[in-house]
Order: sequence, then structure tokens, then C-alpha cells
Amino acid sequence: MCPVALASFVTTLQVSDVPLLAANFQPKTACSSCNLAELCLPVDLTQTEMEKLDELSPLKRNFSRSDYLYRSGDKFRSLFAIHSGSFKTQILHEDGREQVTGFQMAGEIIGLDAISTDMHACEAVALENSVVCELPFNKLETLSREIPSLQRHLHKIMSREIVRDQGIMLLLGSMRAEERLAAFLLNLSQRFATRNMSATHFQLRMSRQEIGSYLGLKLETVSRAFSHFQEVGIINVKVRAIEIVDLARLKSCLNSSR
Amino acid sequence: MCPVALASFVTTLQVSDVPLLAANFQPKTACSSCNLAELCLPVDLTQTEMEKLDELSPLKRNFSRSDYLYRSGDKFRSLFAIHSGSFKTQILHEDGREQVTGFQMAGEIIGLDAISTDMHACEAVALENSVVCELPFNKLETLSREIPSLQRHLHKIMSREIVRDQGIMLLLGSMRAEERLAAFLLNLSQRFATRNMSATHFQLRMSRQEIGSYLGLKLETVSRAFSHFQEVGIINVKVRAIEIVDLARLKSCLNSSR
DNA sequence: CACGATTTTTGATATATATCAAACACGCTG
DNA sequence: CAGCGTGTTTGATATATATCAAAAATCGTG
Repeated sequence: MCPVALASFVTTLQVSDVPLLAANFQPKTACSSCNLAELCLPVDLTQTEMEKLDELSPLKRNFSRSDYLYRSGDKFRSLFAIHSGSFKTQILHEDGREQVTGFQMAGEIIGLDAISTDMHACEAVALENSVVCELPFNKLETLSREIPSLQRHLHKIMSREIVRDQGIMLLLGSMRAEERLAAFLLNLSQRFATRNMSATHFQLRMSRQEIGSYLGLKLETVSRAFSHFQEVGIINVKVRAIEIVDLARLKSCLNSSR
Repeated sequence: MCPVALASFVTTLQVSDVPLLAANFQPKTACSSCNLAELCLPVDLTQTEMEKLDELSPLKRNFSRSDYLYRSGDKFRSLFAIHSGSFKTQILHEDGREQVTGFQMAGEIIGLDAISTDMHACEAVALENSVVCELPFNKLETLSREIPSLQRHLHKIMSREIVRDQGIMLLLGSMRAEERLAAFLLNLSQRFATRNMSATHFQLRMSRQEIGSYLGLKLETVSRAFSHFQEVGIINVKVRAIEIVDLARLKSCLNSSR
């Protein structure tokens, strides 16, 4: 099994998504100094269980920018662990509207929405060149009947997605534009940090338009919010290159409710 | 095991939540003429599996209006199947803001968010006198290792919650006020219909304030949208009593995007 | 390296929804 | 059934964000 897929599935020190709100930020874990593949090697698996996991034998597949990993309506067969790169997921409404429901990066699992109906409910598009491990879901179910800690982990991954989604509902339902952008940047920062990348200097992989769709704003509003944060010295923006200058102040933006 | 909990867990003809958007509405199922308890008796379980399910031996508990089923931060032990009545779930932000994340009714499962961290991430409050079956999660996990169709069903319930949440993101991120209310009413209507109650005449269990929180609107905006729908003859509203007069036109509201 | 296409920024204006405020209706309790 | 508290409706106004538009910057590609 590829190390990232393993990492995503086997550990309790989960690299996967975190709640969107800064309030829920957790400190970096003890093993944050190792790299991603090493980050979360099996903690609670026996040798036999490890060997069983090999039965998954996930396929690795490469994607270029704007390739589809799956489309809405596709037959569900597998979950996908992102090995490297990043994706966006989005739902399409019949009238052409689309809503970005998430941005996923290395170590995160996507495709959970499809279990419900055996069909993908949204579509996943690569934001850059990416590598993905395909995890056949029937094998995963069989294995998780045999390996309780894998079963629990799968449940946690699904539950975490539910919690993440609810955080976004809070954001979309009750925050103003600049709060949303602050929450978004803080979430990214935290996820980069978990991956031993800089929490303060990073490159956005998505357009203003995509950020806007995710945050329920128009692209111009996103752009203005970036500009304003820069004006007041909270961040430096050069198009997609972000530097967080004053993390504390960025966090304090979240509490300025209406 | 109580029939509703059983129904929620064992069948493929799921009474549980449906996607929020009318676009995804499904026609009533063939067994819609029977009542809730009968609706979804075990289809694909053997006698032995049925007997095993008894091990769950869920507790039934009663709740009055505004009682808490669980609070944010409570230790996670069980999922809950709503036997009768209804609940709201909401997240609290530290600055006092709150966001209603869902309204749940008979046959639906709540508490899935808590699996992620072993702590409830939101709180569940009864909207009326209600009865709930408590399903100890460790027993559920054990059983679902032994009964593959139960395992698959649990996965589907979680996945369905993810899809539902994404539908709400679409609503909050891209719909205008009246579209949101239309989607909300259509969703309720569809869920009442599934329960063999009138799809066109029903009683709201929640306040304008709670609807507003759920839809990302202020209560006055919700009230005005109700009034407007009544003015143009789409619905009749008498405070919490709703009559849908023109279902087709209500559905067409959903496509009038900005 | 230059060109066209795309994305981003910025400005002026429009508009949907929030906010503030008051009247009204309803449900509960004594 | 009267009176009070809470929830709802409606109106007037404020404001955040959308919309429209144009310029500027960036990216990809020959």
C-alpha cells in the first residue's frame, strides 16, 4: 500500500482535513518534524494486520491540472487518497451554478459522498499535477471488518468530513466576507503547517473565482478582501503568493461578528 | 431493537434524510403506503442476523421541547435514532453566534459528527416532545463487522449526511433568500411525504429565527419571504401552519438564479 | 520575447438583505 | 378571559456585497 494512503488510513495522528475555524485549531502534533509519508505510519496495527492491508494494493494514478478525478454521476468504486498535489470538489446545479465544496491536499481522502448512492454526487478536479492512490471500497469494507482499528479509522474520516462541512455551514451562514477569507487562510495555513510546510508563506492553487465559490462570494469581493488585508498589514499578497504577516490579527478577524 | 431504529439501520428503502435540493427529489417508494415502523423492515437480513441485531438493545428515552439530547463537548457514546418528534442540531461559535446545521425528524440518525473526536461537535435540541432510541456505537461497530449489510448501511447513512451537508453549502453559497426558503419548504414537504404525512399541509416545528439561522438569513427576511410566497399564491401561511398551494411554482423558484 | 488569453485588481453603481423599530398575533398562566 | 411574554409581521432605512466595466498584471505558447 502506498505510504500516503496508509498514512491516511491507519493512524490516529491524522494528516487529513481540520475544521475550518481557527477556534478549533490544534497545536502541531509531536511528529510534525517528520515528512508526510513518515508522519503517520501504523501505530496500532499488528504485523498480521499490516500484511492484510497489502490486499488493498491501491493503484497510483497521475493527474494534470484541470483533469477530472471523477465526475458527478460516475459509478462509485473507490475512495481516493491524495498522494501529492491538490484537488477541488464541486457540485453542479442544473442551471449552471456551481459550488466548490472543498479543496483537498496530500493525505486527504476524497469520494466519501458517493457511498450514499453508489454514484459520485460531486466532481473532483485537479488544481495542479497530482498523484492519487485509488482504494477500492469493497476491499476497504472487507478489510475493515477484519481490522477494527481500520474500521474505526474509516468512521472517523467520514465523521471528520461531516464536522468540516458543518464548519463551512457556519462560515457561509453567519460570517461576513472578510471573516470568511480569514477563516479560509487560517485553515490553509494550519494544513500547510501539518505538512511541514510554512504556515506563513504559501502559494494558492486556486483562482479568486474558485475561492469565491467556496466562500459564497463573488471573485471581486474576494480580491477586495485580499487587498484590504494587505492594506492594513495583516498579509502580503502577490496574486497567488500569500504571506501571513500578522497571524494573531488574522485570527482576531474571526471574532468580529456582525 | 425498536422498530424505528431498526428501520433506520437495516433497510435499503431509507426513511432518513434526503438531499435538500428539489432536483434530487425521488418519487415515493413503493412501500410508501405502510406506516413508518413497517416501512422498512429488514429486507436483506437473515434470521441469525436479525437475532444478532437484538444485541444492540437500544434504550428509549423521552424528551420535551427544548431539552438537550446532547451538548457540544459531551463524551460520545451513542448514535441516536429519532423514534418520534423532531430535533434541531446547531453549532456554537465562541462569540455567541450560532448556526443551525439541521432539522431532524422521525427515522433519522443523529450524532454522527461525534465519531470524529469522540466528543459531540454540536448540540441537539428537541423541537417538541420526542422519543429517541440510543444506539451504543461500540456495539454498532462490533455488529457491523459481523453483518456486512449493516456495515454498508452505516456507511451509507454517514455518506448521506455528507451529501446533505454539501447541498446546504450550495444553498448557502449560491442561492438568494427566496430560493433558500423554497428549497427548505420543498425538502420538508418531501420528508413529510416519505412519512406518509401530507406533502402540502404541515406544521413547522421551528421558529422563524431557527429557520433563518439554518438558511443563513435574518428572521425578518424569512418572514418576508413567507409573506411574499403567500402574496403570489404559492403557499398559504398562518404562522407555523403551511399549505403548499402551487408545488410546481415553488419548485420553479429554485431555478431563478442570480 | 511577444502575443493573446486569462486572471486579477480597482472603481462606480445597484441591489438584496440586514438593521432598527413598532405594531400585531398568539399561547400560556393565573 | 385578561394580561403578559414571546414570536411574527411589516415598514423605513442602512449597508454589505453584487454587478458592471475597464485597466492592469500574469500566464501560456508559439
